[in-house]
Amino acid sequence: MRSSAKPPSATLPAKPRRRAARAPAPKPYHHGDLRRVLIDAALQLVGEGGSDAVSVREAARRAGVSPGAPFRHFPSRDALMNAVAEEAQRRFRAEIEALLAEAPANNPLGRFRCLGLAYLRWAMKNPTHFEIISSRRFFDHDKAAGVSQDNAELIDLTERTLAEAFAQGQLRPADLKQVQIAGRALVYGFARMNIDGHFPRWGVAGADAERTAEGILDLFIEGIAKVPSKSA
Amino acid sequence: MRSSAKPPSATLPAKPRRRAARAPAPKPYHHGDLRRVLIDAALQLVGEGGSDAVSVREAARRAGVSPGAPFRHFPSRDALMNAVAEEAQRRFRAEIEALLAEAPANNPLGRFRCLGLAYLRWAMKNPTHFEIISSRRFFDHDKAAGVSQDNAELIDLTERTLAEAFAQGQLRPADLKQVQIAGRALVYGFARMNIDGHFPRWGVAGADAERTAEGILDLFIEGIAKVPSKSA
DNA sequence: AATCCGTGTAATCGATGCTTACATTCACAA
DNA sequence: TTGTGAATGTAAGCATCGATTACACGGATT
Repeated sequence: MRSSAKPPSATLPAKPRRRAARAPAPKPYHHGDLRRVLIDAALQLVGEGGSDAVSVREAARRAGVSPGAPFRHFPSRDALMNAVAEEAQRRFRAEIEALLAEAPANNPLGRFRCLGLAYLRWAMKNPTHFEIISSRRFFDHDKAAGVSQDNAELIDLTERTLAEAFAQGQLRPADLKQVQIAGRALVYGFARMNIDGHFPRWGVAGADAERTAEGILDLFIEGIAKVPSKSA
Repeated sequence: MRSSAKPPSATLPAKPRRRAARAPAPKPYHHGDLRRVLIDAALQLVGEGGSDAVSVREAARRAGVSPGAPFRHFPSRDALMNAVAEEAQRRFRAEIEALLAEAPANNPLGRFRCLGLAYLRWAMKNPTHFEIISSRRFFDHDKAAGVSQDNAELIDLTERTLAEAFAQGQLRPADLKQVQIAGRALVYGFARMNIDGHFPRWGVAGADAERTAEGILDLFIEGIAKVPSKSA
C-alpha cells in the first residue's frame, strides 16, 4: 500500500488489559502465537485487497500488537509475505491433491485433465491467494523453500501423469516437455487473466468463467490427444 | 516503493535548461514539457525495476523538478501509471502490427501464428513494460481509454484473423471464441511465466525462451488446425 | 503594458517499512 | 524455590512515500 487507500482498521478485538496473578489475564504481555496470527491477518488482508493491501502495521493492528512487534518474527515485510505465500501454497496443493484423489487411477489423461481443472478452480476461487503464490516477487526461491518444494512436487506430478498418458498411447507424438509447458502456460494464463481483470473484455462473466475454463482445457487436451474426438 | 529499496537517484540527465528569450537562463522556472518527461522517466523506472520501482518523487527527481510538480499533470500516482501504460501499449501495438505487415496476406492461420509470435516476442523483450499493460491495477478502464482501445483493436484483429482461417477451412471444427480465449491464455500465460520468474523452475533459460515460445505456439496451432501436420 | 492562469516550489500531513533502546515475561537451571 | 538469560513485545524515531495547500513565477491574451 502506498499510504493512500488504507482504512483505519475499523475492527479491533476490543483489546482488554491487566494480567498477572490469577485473574482471567485478558492481555498477556506475550501474545500466544503472534507469528501464526500475523500470517492469518496478512492472508486475510490479501483476500480483501490483494497483495498490495498487506502492510506490516495493519497486520500488527489486527493482531492487537505494536507496530514493531512483527519484526521479531519476520525481518522484513517480504519475509512475512513469504510466509503467507507458503501457507497459501500449502492450501493450494492440498486441495489439488484432494481433488485428484477422486479421479480414476487408470486414465492418466483423465487425471491430467483433473489436475488442470483443479488448478483452474482453485485459482478462480482464490484469486488473490493465487496471485501471491504465482508472482516470484515474494519468497526468494532461496528462502521459503516450502513453496518451491510444494510447487515442484506438483509439477513433477503433472509430468509423471503426462508421461503415463503418453506411455499408454493416449497422446499424439509430441515433445512432452513442450506439451507440459504449454499446458501450464494455458492454465496459468487463464488464471492470470482472471486476476488481472481481462475477462470483462473477453465477455467472460463470473458464472461463465468455470465453464470457459473447462472448455479451453478440453480444447487443449483434444489438441494433444491421439484421437481428436475421444477424451472430451 | 515501500521505502526500502529506493536508490538515491544516482543519475540525473543533466537537466536541460534554457529556452525563452535569449539569455542563458540556466534553470527556467517552467519545464519545457514536464508531462512527457515524467512519463519517460517513469517508463525508464519501470524498465529498471518493474512497476513497483516507480515513485512520483523519483520521476520528479529525474526530471529535475520538485516533488509536488508532477501532481500538476497527474492527480495521482495511478494517473501517472495510466499514462505510462498507455504509452507502453502504444508501442506494443505498433510493433505487433509492424511484424504482422510482413506476414503473407493469403494465409490467415499463418497470420494468426504471426500475431502470437509477435506478442510473445515483445513480451519477452520488454517484460516490465508488458507487465504494466497487462495488469488492470493501472488504468481504470474508464480512464485511459487509449489502452483499452488499442488492446481491443488487437483482439478484434486476432478474432478476424481466426475467423478467416476458419472460413478458409484451415481449422478443425471448434468454438472459435474458446479457441481465441485459449490462444490468448496460452501466450499471456507464457509471457507471464517469464515475468513472474517461473522459467528457471521449468528449465527454460533465457536463450531457450524464444524457441520454447515458438514451440508451444506451434503445438497449439497444430492442435486446432485441420490437418494435424500441416501448418507448422 | 497589465492581467490571468497554467505551472513549478515550499512546506506539511499521514502512512509506511524498519531500527534501536528499553520493558516484560517465560523457561530452564542451580 | 529462586535467579538469570533469552525470547518477545513496546516506545520512540528515522527516512521515504503519496498527496494537499499556500505561494511564486512567467508566458500568453487582451
